[in-house]
Amino acid sequence: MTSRRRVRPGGGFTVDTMGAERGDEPRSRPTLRDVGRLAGVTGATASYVLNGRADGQVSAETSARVLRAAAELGYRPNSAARALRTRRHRIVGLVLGEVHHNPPPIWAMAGAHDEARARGHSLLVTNAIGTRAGLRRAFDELLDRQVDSIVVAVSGTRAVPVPTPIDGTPVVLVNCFPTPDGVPCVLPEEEAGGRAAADFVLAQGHRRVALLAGVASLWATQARVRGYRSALACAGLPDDDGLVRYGTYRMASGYHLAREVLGGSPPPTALLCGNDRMALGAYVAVAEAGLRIPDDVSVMGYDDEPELASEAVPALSTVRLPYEAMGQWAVRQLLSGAYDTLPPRTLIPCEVVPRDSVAPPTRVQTATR
Amino acid sequence: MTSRRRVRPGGGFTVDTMGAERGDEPRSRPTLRDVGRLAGVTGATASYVLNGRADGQVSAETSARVLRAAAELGYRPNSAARALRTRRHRIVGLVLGEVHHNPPPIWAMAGAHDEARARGHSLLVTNAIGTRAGLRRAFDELLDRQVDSIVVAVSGTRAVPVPTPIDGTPVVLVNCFPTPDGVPCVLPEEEAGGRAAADFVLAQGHRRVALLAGVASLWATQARVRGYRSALACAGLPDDDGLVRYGTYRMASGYHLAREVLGGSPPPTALLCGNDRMALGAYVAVAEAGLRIPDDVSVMGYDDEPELASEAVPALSTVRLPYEAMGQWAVRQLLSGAYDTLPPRTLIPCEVVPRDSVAPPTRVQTATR
DNA sequence: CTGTTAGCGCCTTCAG
DNA sequence: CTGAAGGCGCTAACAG
Repeated sequence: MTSRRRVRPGGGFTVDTMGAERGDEPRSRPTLRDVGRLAGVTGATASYVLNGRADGQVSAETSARVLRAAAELGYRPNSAARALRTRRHRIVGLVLGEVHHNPPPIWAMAGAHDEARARGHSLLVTNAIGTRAGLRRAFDELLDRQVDSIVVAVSGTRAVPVPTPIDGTPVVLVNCFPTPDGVPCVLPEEEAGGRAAADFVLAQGHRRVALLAGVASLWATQARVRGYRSALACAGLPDDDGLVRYGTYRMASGYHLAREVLGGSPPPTALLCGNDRMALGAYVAVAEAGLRIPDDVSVMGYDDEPELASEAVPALSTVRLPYEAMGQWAVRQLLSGAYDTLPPRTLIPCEVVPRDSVAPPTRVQTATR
Repeated sequence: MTSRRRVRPGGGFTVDTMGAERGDEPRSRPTLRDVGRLAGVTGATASYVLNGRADGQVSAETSARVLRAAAELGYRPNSAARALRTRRHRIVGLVLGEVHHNPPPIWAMAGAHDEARARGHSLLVTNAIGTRAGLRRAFDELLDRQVDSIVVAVSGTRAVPVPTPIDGTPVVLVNCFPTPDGVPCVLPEEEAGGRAAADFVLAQGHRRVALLAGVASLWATQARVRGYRSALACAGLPDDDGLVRYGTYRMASGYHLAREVLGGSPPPTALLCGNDRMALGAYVAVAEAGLRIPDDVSVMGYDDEPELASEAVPALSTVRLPYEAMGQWAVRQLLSGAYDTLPPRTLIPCEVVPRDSVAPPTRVQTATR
């Protein structure tokens, strides 16, 4: 076996068949070489054809033969070999915040998935517990797999400590921003969203509208509250602090806050909730108070959770958080080569989704407890 | 080395450039050879050490040097090269039912992810629209990537047409069963679950318990109803058809069914709902009827949706569907080598999660509408 | 227009 | 105990 001195100068031509022939393995997948053999050409030629790089290189009938052979054999390119050779794995890595509890990142995943697939990439998903170490682990897993790019999606808009180093792998953050700065992110235009919610209700004629906000310390919460206040101000309404309450973004919180606020006098005629779940809590409180939605009180949600807002009774008017769009956007930037020119922050608008829970105030409404 | 055309004969070391360089490649990753070089050994030796196969093969200090070198360089094995060589990609593919609308598969994903990671595998996720062609596409994507195994998770327990061929890749179905038979699946023990829910309420002393079931045609629905009926029968209660209603598994359905049933006379003292969302709908109907939970009516959910059941007001007693456990189980079977001996169907129990929405009936309850 | 060849980075006998 | 060598399946440069 001395032959394998690569090429002996002077050229002996010892095809070193061995490898391929001694096969007898159960039945390994057909390789490019197998396709070529069946079509009477080399593996290389088969590669050209199968990769569409055959224009004017390979004759039409040869191409056809190759294609037929590939189909017959059920040929599937070996992704590892291809990745090894091209240095592109065609995989985008997705880091999710705690999956079990938070639906939002899932919608971002849906968007990211569709965009990735459309561009011939696959999605490698990993779950990260909210700690810095958890994130590091998630990134390491992805980096070990040599994903070409990384998307991070969490639910509550917040600062995320992006691990370094990341081996030059491009990263985009969805619904969160990096600390320290350095990687681009997409965020919902929360302030405009809060403002849109308030405007929507104001436009129906409401004048006493309460804001049952979420967790006070969060960036998103504050932005929405700013939007709300600016809408009130523009409408020439007083800034009544009694009408703004902070909660936890959970159903129970919506329930309790709604009770409180409905007990005031005069009670508000519209409730703007921090998210859809709080709105659902408010639904129960309103019903318990003997009031009807939207006849006696209008209720507005936030998020537009699929299968939740649209199916409440009455269907919940809300503001759609563009998670899916953000996920899609992130992957598109990553794969389109636009990455290097991305601004530090990109804002995506939130649209009001009008449904049945908001209507004009009918008369002077009184809370009959 | 005279061969390589691009290498100038006699020449020193003109790295081949083109392919690699044109990528402007700033700094390619360190390879096993680099690690070896830095440690003063060959790549092969470094491989031994780094893969723990160095026992008695490589001296302790050599090992230490290698380890140090690897750390210093931030060495990460190239997964493609490894996969190519070992023919194991260490990836499990996950096919999800429509992600946007259905939370359940997500919990299965969480379980699958954790188990996979614990075994050094990664999760490649793909979304499949519910059609046969959609499934085929999803499988093809996974097969193209040469995942080592596949898990399919959908939300409504139903028959799934598993695409063939699958190149010998092992497949496990979560929360659904295959048509035609042939691949193993895991299902929740729905009948026992339905029975447990009824028993739980019966044990509190309820005698008129209504079942607000989901979609009548579904396997899971029917199994749960069977469980319910058997519980009633065992308790010596009549099988009153007026107390079983079918709906859609949506909130609105729970709301309307609850209204109907609450208007009957005498009204039931307990409501068993097809899922948590229907229970939430029932919450509103109950409140509107001027009744309180659990004082006047007990309500029981099904699923134990994270962040939903536990946060309702009052917290919803329910039956936990073991999605996460099923996802985990599936991956474990796939990766533990037990696959070949799996029975066609495996059932995982559903546990009652007692919370605050169920209590003993207090007195003769009257529905005051 | 088609075939040959040399690796991508890794693992694994096989020699020394 | 260590090093050399070959090849996994594919692509890209080149030769005929």
